Amino acid sequence: MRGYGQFCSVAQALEVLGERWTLLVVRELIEGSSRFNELLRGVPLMSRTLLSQRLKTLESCGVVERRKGEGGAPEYHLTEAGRDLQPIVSSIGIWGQRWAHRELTRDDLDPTLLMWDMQRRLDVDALPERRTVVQFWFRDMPASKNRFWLRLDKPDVELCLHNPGRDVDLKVETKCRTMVDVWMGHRELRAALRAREITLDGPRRLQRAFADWLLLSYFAPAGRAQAEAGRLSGRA
Amino acid sequence: MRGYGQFCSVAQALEVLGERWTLLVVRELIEGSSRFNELLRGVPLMSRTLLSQRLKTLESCGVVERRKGEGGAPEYHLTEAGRDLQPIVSSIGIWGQRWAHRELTRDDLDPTLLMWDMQRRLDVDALPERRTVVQFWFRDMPASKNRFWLRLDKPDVELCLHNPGRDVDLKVETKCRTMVDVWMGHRELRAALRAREITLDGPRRLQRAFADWLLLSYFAPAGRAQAEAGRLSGRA
DNA sequence: CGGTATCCCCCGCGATACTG
DNA sequence: CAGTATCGCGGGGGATACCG
Repeated sequence: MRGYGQFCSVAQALEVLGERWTLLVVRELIEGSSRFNELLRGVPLMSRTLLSQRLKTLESCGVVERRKGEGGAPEYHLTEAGRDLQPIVSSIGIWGQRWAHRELTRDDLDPTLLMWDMQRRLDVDALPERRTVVQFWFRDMPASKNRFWLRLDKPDVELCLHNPGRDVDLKVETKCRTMVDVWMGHRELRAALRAREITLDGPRRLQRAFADWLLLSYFAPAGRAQAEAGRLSGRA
Repeated sequence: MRGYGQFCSVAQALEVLGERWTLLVVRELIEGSSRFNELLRGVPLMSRTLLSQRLKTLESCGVVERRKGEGGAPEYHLTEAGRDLQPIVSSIGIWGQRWAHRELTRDDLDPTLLMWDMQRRLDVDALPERRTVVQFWFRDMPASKNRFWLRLDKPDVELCLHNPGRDVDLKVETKCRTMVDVWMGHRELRAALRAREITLDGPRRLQRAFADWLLLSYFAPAGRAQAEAGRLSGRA
């Protein structure tokens, strides 16, 4: 992008970070994605061409390092400069929780993205000991993308878009909107379970464990604080 | 701008803040500008049309409030949501000091912008008691924009682009690049004075006071820390 | 899988002129 | 001073095909 023609360090930083998508790519890297297609799944509306460009720019700016991983597959990792962006991305997210929380439209409620996010935020230690398949069913989504499966095989987690062909151990049924609200910390998971807006079907043991291994978004604590403040001030 | 199609609060926030120029306008508001033309002076490469658009967007997002000031002149002020952006802008600037400090090109060294920034970061209490005119002369700039005058009339400060027609009390001669380095905290003001890369001409009293009332950029402390670290690690 | 190359369209933005 | 209206362009980025 053409720069800002300013010596101010905010402007200098924004010449690197300010372009469309860039900070979301950084967010994905912070969250632990490192392969090209992994990154792409985290920003599904971004074209591969554009992701490629942005990664190149970030590399030349010293924010990202491209290196060969195991098997020679390319991987992208944050440099020290990139890791230093973590508090910035984090505070932007917290600000967004508080002030940019517009009503989510249908377009924002992408269940695939939600599942992708969830899949990498599981408490592996709290997972069931045995191989387990959990099915999610989002009633408010078109049939083409309303069913997902998590194959939990400690410590591995795999997200499947089609039935993995094993018996399902636990079924989770809810609306995508509800699950997103919970994920973002705007609703309590246990409250939604009690209200039966999220229903579980399977052995009691797996039902009870569910709320333990399903971690929420990094921003859920801020969302909860926000919801709480709203309730106290009567805006809830 | 078209959004990101994500429920993530970072994406939501960036839909509001992520467009080109937006955070620089917020920076100007944080620094205390409130009139349309004041804001424009802080982002000289932005067109009035675009500034107008951005202000409207920020207003509709609840970051900026437009109201009538004294005399009915419109003023723009940050709302609480806008003020909450201060730590974000600040940490972006500090990151930029550390990691995005590319070599400044001629285009980045706008002396008018530098003077505009300086003029609103003076320690009014430390100013001389009497009305004083300080002239700046940047040897490395074309004649059309290498002289500026500050009219200091406690507690008022006025930046003049043409000789205000009073005798000059103190003359400051240097290069714009040097002054920017000092302003950003990459060089010590007193060191630059000692090295006679900034020279003063005028009464001893005014010369001595100069370094007291000339505050530096908010990011100068971070710049100094950075320069110090570089020196210690031998990269100075 | 992990990208590049190419074409093409659209809209973000600057320039200019005008208004209250 | 504080903007709005209008027009026209350039390049950012999407779509598609291709490659190692």
